[in-house]
Amino acid sequence: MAVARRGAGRDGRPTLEQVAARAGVGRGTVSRVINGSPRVSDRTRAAVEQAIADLGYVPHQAARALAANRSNAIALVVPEAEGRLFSEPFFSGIIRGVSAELADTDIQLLLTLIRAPRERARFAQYAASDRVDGVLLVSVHGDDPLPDQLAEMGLPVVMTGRRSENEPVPYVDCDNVGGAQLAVEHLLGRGRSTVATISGPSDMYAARCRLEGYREALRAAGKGPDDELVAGGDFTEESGYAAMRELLRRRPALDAVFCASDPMAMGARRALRELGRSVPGDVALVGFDDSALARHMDPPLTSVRQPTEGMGRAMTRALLQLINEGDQDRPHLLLPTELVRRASS
Amino acid sequence: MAVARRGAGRDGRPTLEQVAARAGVGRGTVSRVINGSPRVSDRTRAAVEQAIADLGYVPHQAARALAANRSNAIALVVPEAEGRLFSEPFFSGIIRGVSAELADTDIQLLLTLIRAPRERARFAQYAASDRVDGVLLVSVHGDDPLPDQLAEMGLPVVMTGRRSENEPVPYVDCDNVGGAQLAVEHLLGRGRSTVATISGPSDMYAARCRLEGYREALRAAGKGPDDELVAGGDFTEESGYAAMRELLRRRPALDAVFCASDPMAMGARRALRELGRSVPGDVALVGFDDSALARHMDPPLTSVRQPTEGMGRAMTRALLQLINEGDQDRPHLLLPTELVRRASS
DNA sequence: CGATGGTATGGGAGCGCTCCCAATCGTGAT
DNA sequence: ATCACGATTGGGAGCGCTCCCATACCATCG
Repeated sequence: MAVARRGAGRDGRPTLEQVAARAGVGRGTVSRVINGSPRVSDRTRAAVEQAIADLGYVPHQAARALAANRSNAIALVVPEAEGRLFSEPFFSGIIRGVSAELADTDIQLLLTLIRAPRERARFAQYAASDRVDGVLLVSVHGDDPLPDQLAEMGLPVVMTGRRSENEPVPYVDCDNVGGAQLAVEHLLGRGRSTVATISGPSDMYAARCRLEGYREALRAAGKGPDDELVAGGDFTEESGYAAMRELLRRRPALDAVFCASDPMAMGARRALRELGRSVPGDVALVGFDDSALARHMDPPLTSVRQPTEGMGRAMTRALLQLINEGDQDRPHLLLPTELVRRASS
Repeated sequence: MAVARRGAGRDGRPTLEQVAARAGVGRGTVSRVINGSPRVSDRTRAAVEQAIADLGYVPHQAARALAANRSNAIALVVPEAEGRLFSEPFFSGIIRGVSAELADTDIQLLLTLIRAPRERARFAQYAASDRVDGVLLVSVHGDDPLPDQLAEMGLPVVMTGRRSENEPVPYVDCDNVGGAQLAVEHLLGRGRSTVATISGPSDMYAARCRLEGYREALRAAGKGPDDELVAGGDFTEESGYAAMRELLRRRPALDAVFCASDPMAMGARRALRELGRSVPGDVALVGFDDSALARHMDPPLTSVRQPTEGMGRAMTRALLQLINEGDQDRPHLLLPTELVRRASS
């Protein structure tokens, strides 16, 4: 190394060594200050901090990562199928939450969209090779093996949502059962007597939970189960439309419908309008997710809101804890949902 | 170093050195193979590739970054104010485009939401300190100094949208002028004679472009400028509502409105309904952005679509080129917009 | 047949940082 | 005054990789 450049970073930025020289201490001491070690005297710490400020020193990430064997980065993995759903407030909220929680750490957020299945394998290998300290998994499907793969590789993982009743992998979920109950109780509270539901695909745990919440609320109100009031959908608008027509065929007198997703509520409304039913006059409607759609429907749709930003924050906190303290206890968090009341009910 | 661990990574993963040993070559040769150098004989290359496959070797990012002085990562920076707009298809598209373009490189995507102004400064310093090879900037405001700061630091930067007519920083934008023209031509083509517009905030370049496109289309159709047909909004629904009322007050006989944003079109439609005008019977409506809103409006809204995914790809390609080839030529790309026809016009 | 010029290849020297051990310096106890 | 011991501190040894120089080899040329 040329003597002239001694201690200077390749692109002119100061290095730890330069800071040490300026503060009149050794490299180790500067490193201790940077990493907040208590084993530094106040005098020395102040001198080092001054030198850091003077030089505008910023630690070199890659060097730290290499030496300390941790990357200071976590990945947020989103299946591409859901990439489109990015437009939903769900992802927006999650990302904001994650980002907020990361804001005063020096941890980076890596965003990874996974498209083809083969990219999953690639990602697993990739993630495990020292590139990230942990992984946040969004909207995992019931049969997705990725969470387990990563967990087996010893990589800390937290997901949003569960794949089933007893999910082994740490997760943060919203209280789908409670949310559905909230919706149905609200409908009953408004004097509706015949509350139907359009449920989501039964291979999705969240959909099953919402249906369970619906049933539970009716049971609590002393109403027996009535399968004629349950129509299955797949969360899409089209399925909501079809389900609504089916429900009206079966029970023309129903006066309220809890839809397990906003798009299905949208479809239901279309069907209701076509069949001459007014909302909320004849039939009250409640959706789930409180998407942009809900706010702009006519009439605006009452909907169950998930605390998406809070979920993002919670996931991140949980992941950081797993990273720092190992997985003695695998967090399973359930965050409360909230009913946003609008004109449709 | 303990002899037993010679050549093995700290967490048991194979290192370049192990691969070299297995393939019976030197470190340099393996490195050359990995980096696609042509200076390797076919025989040797095959042997090395075999060893890599056998061992499941994956290069250690941090080590590469440190040694090669580049991070193999780019940052996508989103001002938090727009964080909420994440829910719009715009970001969704951009992210998908960026991600797609990055898919077969080994470059990471770092997502950074910037909230407070002080975070901007922090990010600038941060970005410049060897952590990212380049920056993608989304929806920059007219007076935002960040792009220039980064550019001055010698960091490759590409943004979406321009801040003004002659933007010095490389950018990818959609053809706002052309999109507006498309919309107005469409309206005229449908036999509308009195086409008004609700424009966006005049301190946003994109808004000015859309207004210019509107004027240009009318001029091309032989219609003189008529300021009474132009009402100002700020892209929000409320402003669209107010502007629509104002327009109807001025020119009760207008039969078409080009709105510079979908939410404004939403507001306009509300005003029209309140005043007893039907859409598209009495007044045809066209929006801009083709958001989820547009698809679900009643009637569904004709809207100008930006090629968001294409913009994401283009930005990424441009940035990678800047990174690899320096900024001899600063790319200024304009991508075409498209009119999505629906029932509102 | 030695000189010349490529082409492949090996491996030393770092990149900037963390870890950790050894050295130094008090300070209170003996 | 001597000794033990904890608190600070300095700096060697790497982390896994890329760069680049030196070496080895081979074919061509005068």
